[in-house]
Amino acid sequence: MTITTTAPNGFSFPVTVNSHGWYDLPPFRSGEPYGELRALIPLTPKRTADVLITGNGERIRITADTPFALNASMITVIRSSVRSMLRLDEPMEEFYALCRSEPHLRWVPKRGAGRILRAPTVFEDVVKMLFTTNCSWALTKIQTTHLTRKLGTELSPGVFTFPHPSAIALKSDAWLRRELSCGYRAPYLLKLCRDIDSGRMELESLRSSDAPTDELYARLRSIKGIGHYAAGNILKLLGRYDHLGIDSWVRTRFAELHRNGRPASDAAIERHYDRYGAWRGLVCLMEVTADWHS
DNA sequence: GCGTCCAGGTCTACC
DNA sequence: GGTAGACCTGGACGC
Repeated sequence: MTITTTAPNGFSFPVTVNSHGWYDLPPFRSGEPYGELRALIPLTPKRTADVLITGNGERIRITADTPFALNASMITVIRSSVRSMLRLDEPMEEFYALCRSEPHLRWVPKRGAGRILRAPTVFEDVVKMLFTTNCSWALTKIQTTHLTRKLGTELSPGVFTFPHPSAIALKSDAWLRRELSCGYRAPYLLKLCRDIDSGRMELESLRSSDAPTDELYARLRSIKGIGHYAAGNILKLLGRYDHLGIDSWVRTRFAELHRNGRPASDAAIERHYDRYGAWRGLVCLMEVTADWHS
């Protein structure tokens, strides 16, 4: 079945897919030139849609491949999930106006950048962000791949769903450590999943929360294993851009772009972006990833 | 092939 | 409040 939806004026599908590394982590599947994105969208606790998303200007096409008939509510879920993942309903005009006032950021609205790909659920985003901490991208991919292959459901050969927290909560610390290669992150993942499974923790409402960013930041920091970097970047996936989420990549690129290669302290990096106010995290991300889209 | 070193964030204990 | 050290893995490097 094919479902269509419209994107805002100037939207770029490839730039959004390549906004950061998420497209490269399962269940997402994509790659250069980022003209299509495959994703799995949970419809009900037992049913998932495998979708192929393509974008041509302001027209987004979703081809759903399911062994069951899609009813109207499932189609609504698929459409709204794709809109959420591609950030199609986020107001960008204020940010684009800021970019137009800065010569080095004028490329952002011209290329339709600034929308950051996110997973269908906050839980998936948080777990993946935990898997990016203190390790190489190769290890992030290994951990995510093992998690989906060993605890997800196989929809078709080689295509596994992202597991539900309850499936992870049943496992032991030692099992996760051994089978996922996630090392000391295992107890953090286990606690998160058990807290969600028992109802002590709830993440999905964060995307629609009206709470101040500092409150959301504090909630994210209360999750063991989610520190300053991870919380700052999860906030970006929630549509809040006033934290930078500084990591080694940002430090390296900032030094190259603004210090002629000399390292700068995190405090100096923070001060540099202060003038961009609530958009500082997105400005920082645009600067350090600009060459991905050139 | 094996051993060693290093990079990558977060937590905790300690000052 | 700031800091040192531990945590764990994959990859690079030297032998």
